[in-house]
Amino acid sequence: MSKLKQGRATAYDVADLAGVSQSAVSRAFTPGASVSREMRQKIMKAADELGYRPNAMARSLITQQTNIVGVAVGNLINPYFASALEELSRQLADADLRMLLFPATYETSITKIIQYQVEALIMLSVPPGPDLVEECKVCRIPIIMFNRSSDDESQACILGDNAAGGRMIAAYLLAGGHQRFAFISAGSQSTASNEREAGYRAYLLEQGIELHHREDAAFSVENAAGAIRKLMLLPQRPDAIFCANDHVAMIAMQVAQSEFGINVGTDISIIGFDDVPQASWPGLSLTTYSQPIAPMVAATLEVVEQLRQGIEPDHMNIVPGSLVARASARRPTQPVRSPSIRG
Amino acid sequence: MSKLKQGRATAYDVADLAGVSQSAVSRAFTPGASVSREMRQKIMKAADELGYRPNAMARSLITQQTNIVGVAVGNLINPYFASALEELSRQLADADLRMLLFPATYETSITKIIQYQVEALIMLSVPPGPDLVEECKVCRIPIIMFNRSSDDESQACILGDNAAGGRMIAAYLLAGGHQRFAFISAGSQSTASNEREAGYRAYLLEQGIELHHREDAAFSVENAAGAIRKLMLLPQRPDAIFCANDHVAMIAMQVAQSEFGINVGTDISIIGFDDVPQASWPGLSLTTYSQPIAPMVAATLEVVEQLRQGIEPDHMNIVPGSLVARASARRPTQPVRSPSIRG
DNA sequence: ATGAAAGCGCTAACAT
DNA sequence: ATGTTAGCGCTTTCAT
Repeated sequence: MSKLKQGRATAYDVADLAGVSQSAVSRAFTPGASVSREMRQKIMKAADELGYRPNAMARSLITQQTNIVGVAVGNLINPYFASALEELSRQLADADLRMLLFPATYETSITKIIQYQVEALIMLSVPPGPDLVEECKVCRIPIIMFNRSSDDESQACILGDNAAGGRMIAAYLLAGGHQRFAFISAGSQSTASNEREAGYRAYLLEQGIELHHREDAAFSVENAAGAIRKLMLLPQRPDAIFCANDHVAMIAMQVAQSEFGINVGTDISIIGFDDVPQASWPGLSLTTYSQPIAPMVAATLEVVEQLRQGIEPDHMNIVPGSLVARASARRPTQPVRSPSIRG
Repeated sequence: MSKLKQGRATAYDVADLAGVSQSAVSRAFTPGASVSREMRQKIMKAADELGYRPNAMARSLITQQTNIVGVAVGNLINPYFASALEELSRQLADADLRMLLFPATYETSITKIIQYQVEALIMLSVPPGPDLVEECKVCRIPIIMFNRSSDDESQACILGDNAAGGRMIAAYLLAGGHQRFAFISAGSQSTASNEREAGYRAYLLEQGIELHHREDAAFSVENAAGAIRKLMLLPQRPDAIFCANDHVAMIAMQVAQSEFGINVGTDISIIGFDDVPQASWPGLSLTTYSQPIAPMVAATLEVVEQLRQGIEPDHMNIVPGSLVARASARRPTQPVRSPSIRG
């Protein structure tokens, strides 16, 4: 029935060799199916001999589930996204799910990805284009936003606690006795950056303090370096700088130190957001607010599982973080007023 | 024939709606098939109405090609691997190939990945375990090694020019008037590190110079920091340090500067390998030998294409790099003797 | 517990 | 140029 020798061995080949029916082979490879021990052994022996491996495509066709989720990535130079991706690859594998990765900026890609019947789409901190959203709607593929908010109630968002983090950072810097507060944004299209900024400014304002200066570091290292340079050259140089994420903060530290001879942590304070692995490197020691990757990815997988079971997940899933005090910002001598209590 | 309304629309649904045969629908979605303009329009209209998208699983089953390649990743904290992955995602998409990503360290993963009939497996700088190799052999899935050598002639390797790079770095440091040459390895299981070290030592030896000291920075930031600390505390401190890759070199720079107050580039010279994006950051300015990502990924895709066409690719595919002189190593005043000419 | 048969959604001959 | 038919490799009733 099957040619063998050329293509891969099929369940029929195994069945023939073992002298059983093809459906018996299927059962032998299905956990919890009703097969006798001897039958299973006979089949496994034959399968082994032929190097048989079940064909997931054929199985998906009939079971109507592929166990594949699509993942859209953008800028992996930001170590937070790289770490998140790595953790995602592990937790998906743990959950017996496969990951189909594609570059978010390729509009055409999504069409191809959808054809593989992915069960969900995870946007790794990248915005979904309008065509992507439309495609997914038509094909009933749920979109999950990792580290990005969305107004669309149908999209589940997994977020760090941006507002609380922004407030906490303001409180920490204020308690550290700083005077002139600056903010470096990661771009107005970054919802995370915007939410962090809002929390930061809100807390300051509640204490009667206006933001001293604001810069934008969107899109490139050059822009980030330019932003910090502008701050350093201000007639009234800020003494406290909150950078929208660690990636920007690390660039800011480098530039401030190397180009302006500034001792970060004493001359000025720089705080980031994310707590990327590099933040704890010796010599960098970046004070930051954590977005713990393992829990955030775990929350993402929980949403995936809910979706697969037909359960409607929460629209907003906020994973708490905490301030990680290191050397890049002067440590307060007085206790920090908890910023979660407003006013 | 088809229920519709519940699952996704199939080619039959479209055919029914358009009043044509199902194979006509198939042709309408197959580039270069013989369909009249009016027929195609009619079909596309119906397809649009139903939100029909061809099922790649079903297609793969019959065409016997999935257009999927598996990619195994390990440590994405090293920005070289993260950048390579990002570029790979783009070039695969350009080649109309899908990427199934999985964590290399999960032995069980490979079994699952293979079931999706991947057409090749790319190991992104990670060693394939013996079971993985065996599995791939049984299933006739070709293994491609990115940034890693293999003795197995059946595995195509895409490599930077490690030997030439190691030699070039030695020559550059020597021309810079350095005296005591150290090397920090990325671990003995890293073939790239070993090859770079061999080239470095060989050139030095040819000039009658023994390696002053050698350390190992395998596996973790802590080990890398420990390695550079040992070097700094040596009674005879080295003045030239070649780190097996930029990731290690960046850690070394940080530690040397922050913990030992050393001015890298004047007090001592540190050179890395890879030319990761961060190497050119202001303030870091790491001298390094490039492993150009786009060409290396392009070479990888060429191998993939050859494999898909049944052509046996070269076992070794070495992509040339070049020394990128920046500020972390003292620049030679005399011309550098070309190290590619031995002796 | 096992086998026979139907069919998942598609492509690829083969007719016409 | 279009329709008919036969599978791709598997799971899943349904018999037995």
